[in-house]
Amino acid sequence: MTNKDLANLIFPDIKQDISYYDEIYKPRELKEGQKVTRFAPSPTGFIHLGGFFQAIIDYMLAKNSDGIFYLRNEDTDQQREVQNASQLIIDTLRYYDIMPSEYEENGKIIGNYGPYVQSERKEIYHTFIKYLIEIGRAYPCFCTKEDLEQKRKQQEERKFRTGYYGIWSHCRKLSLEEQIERIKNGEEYVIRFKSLGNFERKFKYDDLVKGRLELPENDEDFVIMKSDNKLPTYHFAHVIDDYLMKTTHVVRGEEWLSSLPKHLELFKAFNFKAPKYVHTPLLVKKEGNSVRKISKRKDPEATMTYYKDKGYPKKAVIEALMTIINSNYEQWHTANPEKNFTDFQYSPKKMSSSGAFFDLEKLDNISRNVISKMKAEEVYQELYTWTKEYDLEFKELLEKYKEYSTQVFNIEREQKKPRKDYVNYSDIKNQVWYMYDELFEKENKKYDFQKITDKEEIKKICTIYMDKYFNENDDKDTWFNKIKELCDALGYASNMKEYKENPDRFKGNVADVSTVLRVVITTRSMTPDLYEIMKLLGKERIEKRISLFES
RNA sequence: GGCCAGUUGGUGAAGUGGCUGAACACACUGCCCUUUCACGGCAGCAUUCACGGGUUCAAAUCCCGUACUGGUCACCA
Repeated sequence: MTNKDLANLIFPDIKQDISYYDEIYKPRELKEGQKVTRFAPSPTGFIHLGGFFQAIIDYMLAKNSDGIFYLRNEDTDQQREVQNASQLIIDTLRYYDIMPSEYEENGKIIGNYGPYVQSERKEIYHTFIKYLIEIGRAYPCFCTKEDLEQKRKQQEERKFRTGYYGIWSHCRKLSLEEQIERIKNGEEYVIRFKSLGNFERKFKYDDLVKGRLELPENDEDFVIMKSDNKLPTYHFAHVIDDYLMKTTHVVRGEEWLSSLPKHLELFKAFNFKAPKYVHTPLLVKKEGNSVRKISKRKDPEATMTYYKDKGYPKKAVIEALMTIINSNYEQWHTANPEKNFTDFQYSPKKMSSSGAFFDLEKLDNISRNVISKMKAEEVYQELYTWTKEYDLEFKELLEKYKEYSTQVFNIEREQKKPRKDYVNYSDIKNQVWYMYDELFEKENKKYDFQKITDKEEIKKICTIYMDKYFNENDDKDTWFNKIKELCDALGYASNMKEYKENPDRFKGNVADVSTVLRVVITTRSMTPDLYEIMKLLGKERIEKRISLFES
C-alpha cells in the first residue's frame, strides 16, 4: 500500500499529472512591471460596495501597469449561491466601465486561462489534490461534524487553541490501510492538507498595504476538498487558480490576513511562487458608538444598486471610492480634471491600513460637482436614461419638452461657476418641477412667502408689475432695472445700501419684492435666477400662475 | 480566550526624527458678494496626533507597556 494507491482510489479518473496544466497555462508574456490582477467574488447576491472597491483597485493596478485584469467566479459554495448573481456582477462592472479583459459570460469563455468559473475547474483541482496525496501532503479525514464539535469543546475547556492541528488531527494518524478501507466502505470524507508548520514559529511577510507583518506559521490541517460536491475550499482554489492564471497581485479584504499563512504554506508545498498580496482595509460604518463592517443586510448603501437607483453619476461613485483608495487622488484630480481616473497612479503603500468610512455626504458633494460640470445636453441625456427605469412620468415630460428641458437644466450652468443644485438624477425633479405646468398644476401648492405675506399687497405687486413693467424681450439688466422701478413706485427700496442705512423709510426692499414674484411663480422662496426662470416660462404662463395664485 | 492588525479633528486623511506654529478635501460656524437660495471669496474650526513611560539636542514619527477598536479562529468566501 502506498500513497499512490490511496490517490488512485480517490481519483480514479484523473490520469494526467500536474505538469499537464503547465503546458496548458503557459506563463503570460509580461513586460517588466506589468501586473495581472483579478476580481474573484462569490456569486451570493448583488455586488457589495466593498467588493466593488476591491475591483477598482484591481482595475487600477492592471491599467496603471498596462497589465491584465480578469474576473473569476468563485462559486464553490453551492449552498449560498444566488441565481443570476454572477451575471449581476458582470453587469455592474460593465455599467461602471471597469470590465475585465478575461471572463466568462453565458458559458462563453473570453481569455486563454479559463474556465473562469470554479465549478468548471473541478478536474484541475482534483489533479492537484491527487498530487498532494501522492507526495503525502494531504489525506482523507472521516471526522464528522459532531466529532469536530466535540473536539472544539474539549479544546476550549482545556484552554487550547481550537482547530485541527498537531495532536488534535485525528485522521492524520490513520494508517493507509484504514484510510483505504473506510473509503471503500463508502464513508464520507474530506481531504485535508497535511501541515508541516509550527504555530510557535513566526515569519515575516510584506503585504503591499500593511507593510511588514509578523505572522505565526500555519499548523492546521485545513480542509482543501469538501465531502459532498468534491469541490475545493477557497484556500485551495485560490492557490491553484492564481497560480495557473498567473496572477501577480491578489487584492482582497483584510479579513483574509489571518489565513494568509495557510495559503503561503500551500504555495510552498507545490513549490509555486506566491503572488504579492494587497490586503485592503474594510469599509466600515458607524453605528452608535461602535464601528462595524458595512453590511449588505443592514445598510442599503452597501449594495451597488443603491447608487444606480438614486441616480448618482458613475463618475461620482468611482471618484468617491478613489478618494478612499488614495486620499491624494482628490488633489490629483483637481490638477488634472480632464484625465480619466485610470491615469492616476494608485499606490497600495499610500492606502490607509485601517478601516475606512464611506461617507455619503462626501459622495453627495462629489456628485454635485460632477453634475455641475456637465453640459445641459449631457444632463438631459443622463437624466432621461435614468427616468426610463425609475420615473416614467418625468420621462414623458422630458420627451415632450426636450428643448425646453435642456434649457431648464442650462440655467446658470455653462459658466465659470455653475450651480451645484443637483445631487443626483433622482433629485432633479425636486429642483425643477415648477418649470413644468403638468407638475405645477397637480402639486398641492404651499406658497412660501417670507416678509411680504399680505395677499392684497402681493396681488398689487404682481398686477402692477405685469401691467407696467414686464416685457418678455428684456435682457437681464433691463429686467432688473424694471423691478427696481417697480420698487420705487410702490415705496420699496430699490437700492440695498440705502435700505440698510434707513430701513424705516421703506416698506421693504428689492429683495422682498423679488421674492414675492418668485414665490407666486414657483411657490418657492429659493430658486435659481428668477430672470431666467421667467424667460423660460414666458408671459402667458406667468400670468396663468398669477391668476392661479389669486383664485 | 488565542493569534493578527489598527488608533492623527465631526468625516476621508497628509505625515516615515527637525521644512508641522499638524497639509488638502468634505461637513460645520461667521463675514463679504448678492433679486432669494446656491456658487464664489475671506476667516474660524486638533495648543496637539488613544494613554503612560523611555530613547534623542529634537518624536505624531523610533522602542516598551496599557487601553480601546476591528479582523480571524467553518466541509463560507
